[in-house]
Amino acid sequence: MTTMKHQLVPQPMLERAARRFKLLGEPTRLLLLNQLHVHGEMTVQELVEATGQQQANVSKHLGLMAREGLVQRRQDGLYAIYSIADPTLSALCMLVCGQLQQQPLS
Amino acid sequence: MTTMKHQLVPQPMLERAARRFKLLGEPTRLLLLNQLHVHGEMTVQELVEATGQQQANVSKHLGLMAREGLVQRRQDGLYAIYSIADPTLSALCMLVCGQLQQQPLS
DNA sequence: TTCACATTCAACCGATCCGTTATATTCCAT
DNA sequence: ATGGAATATAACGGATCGGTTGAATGTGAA
Repeated sequence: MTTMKHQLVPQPMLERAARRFKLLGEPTRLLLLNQLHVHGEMTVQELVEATGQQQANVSKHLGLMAREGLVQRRQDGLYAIYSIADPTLSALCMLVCGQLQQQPLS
Repeated sequence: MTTMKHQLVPQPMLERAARRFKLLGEPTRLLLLNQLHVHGEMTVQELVEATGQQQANVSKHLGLMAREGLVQRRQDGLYAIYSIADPTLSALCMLVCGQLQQQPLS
């Protein structure tokens, strides 16, 4: 019986996986995702008010995350309405937070 | 019955969670973790040979990940032996890779 | 002690990235 | 068509980061 351990991330996906992780590695983006997760759908303005960030900055982060498929964008008249597109996001954050809690502070 | 959605990442943990995600957001570090996951324990030299990276670079990345509790370091005579310290890492990568596969290429 | 080897540390460079400011675009109401 | 509001885009400055190079530290053998 072979006990070969499978790879963590198969080579062809290394780049993409890193991009996805890096996308989550920004406090501001995590803040935006937090709001979207709690409220479901939000306009850019609502996210601006909820996070205290500048409109251009919020727009830029949302654009980035949308292009990477992490959030999705829907147009309603004058407004752009964003929501989370990655159904695994919640599980990811729970794993990370759980692990961080039972770990001597870094 | 209240249907309040819990936060993705509680405020006090935002910074740390982002740091953890960012740590995983580098192809080279993912490569190192890949090797550690497959082989269990490895010296710096073995990781250098396995990844083709410069020794100083490997050492720097390992030091970073060790300080953040992602890998652990054990000294054996002349050698520094590293291994993965985060038991959730495998699940994290499986989630991300699985999600990336069923997603129109970004 | 002296030497060789494994690893870490420090300094540097180029690239990337975040946040801001200012300008463009798009859509609706009048 | 004109004006105003929501959003996106472009350009910029400062900070961070990854990789390299060279020196320093530490460990074991002779």
